[in-house]
Amino acid sequence: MKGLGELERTIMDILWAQNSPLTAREVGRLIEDRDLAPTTVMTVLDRLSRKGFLDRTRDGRAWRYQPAASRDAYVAELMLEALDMTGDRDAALTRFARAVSGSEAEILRKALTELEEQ
Amino acid sequence: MKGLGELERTIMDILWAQNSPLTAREVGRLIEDRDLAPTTVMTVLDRLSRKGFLDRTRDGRAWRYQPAASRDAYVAELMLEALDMTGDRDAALTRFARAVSGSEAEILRKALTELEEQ
DNA sequence: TCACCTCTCTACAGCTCGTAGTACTACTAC
DNA sequence: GTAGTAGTACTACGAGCTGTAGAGAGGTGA
Repeated sequence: MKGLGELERTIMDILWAQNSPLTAREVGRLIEDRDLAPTTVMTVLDRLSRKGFLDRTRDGRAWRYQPAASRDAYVAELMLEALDMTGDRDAALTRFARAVSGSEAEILRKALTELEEQ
Repeated sequence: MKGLGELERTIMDILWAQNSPLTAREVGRLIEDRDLAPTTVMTVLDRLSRKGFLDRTRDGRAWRYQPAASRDAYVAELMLEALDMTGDRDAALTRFARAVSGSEAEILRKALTELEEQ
């Protein structure tokens, strides 16, 4: 998996926040601060779908884009990828566990407990 | 934090595997498959220390390089950074917990238990 | 028919990374 | 003391990625 650029991530964030597929125009309208040319948005959407981050379906002449995976899945995959980098996964995991905040440790613990019960 | 290129990571791996600081020449000797010019290695070491991944100290006229942080710390930081990307950390953590293998879940559980006990 | 929307293709500049040459300085062995 | 070696700093260049957008073509509604 590759990382994303800033604009790419802005656009992914918009699409992740939505629960229905959007057209390039709609995405463009939701990017506020920047005044981007419509083709810019289209180009980035196109690149994102080429990279597999977005799926797109026809809607008349336009494409409608939606995330290929949830943000959580993406984040979890990034985390696993980072973990794959190390020779010593245990040490990295231990360190990670120590670094998350208390409430997050709680979440992890819960998820792990549920795992165990299955 | 930024990602690392391929050669950069190869070099970091070499230095992480070492327990004493190395000179550019020594690092170069440890990169086998590729036949790199000495200056190439020096350039990359220089860039890595600029980026904060390496510390360097003088040894005569040469520099000796060593990782600024352990690989585990680096990996854990990457994981936290990924986690920061999401709006819903809990969901991402839960998904992550479900994705790690059984033995790793065990490690995590243990680390979290130790945390709790402190 | 004209204005507009949307698409695809192409382009370009800035940055990062792999790769290395050049020019200079200091040590080492004859 | 001179030639080779090792090391540094500086500079460079091409490839690939990303942000940005224009040009051109083909529909579509007024």
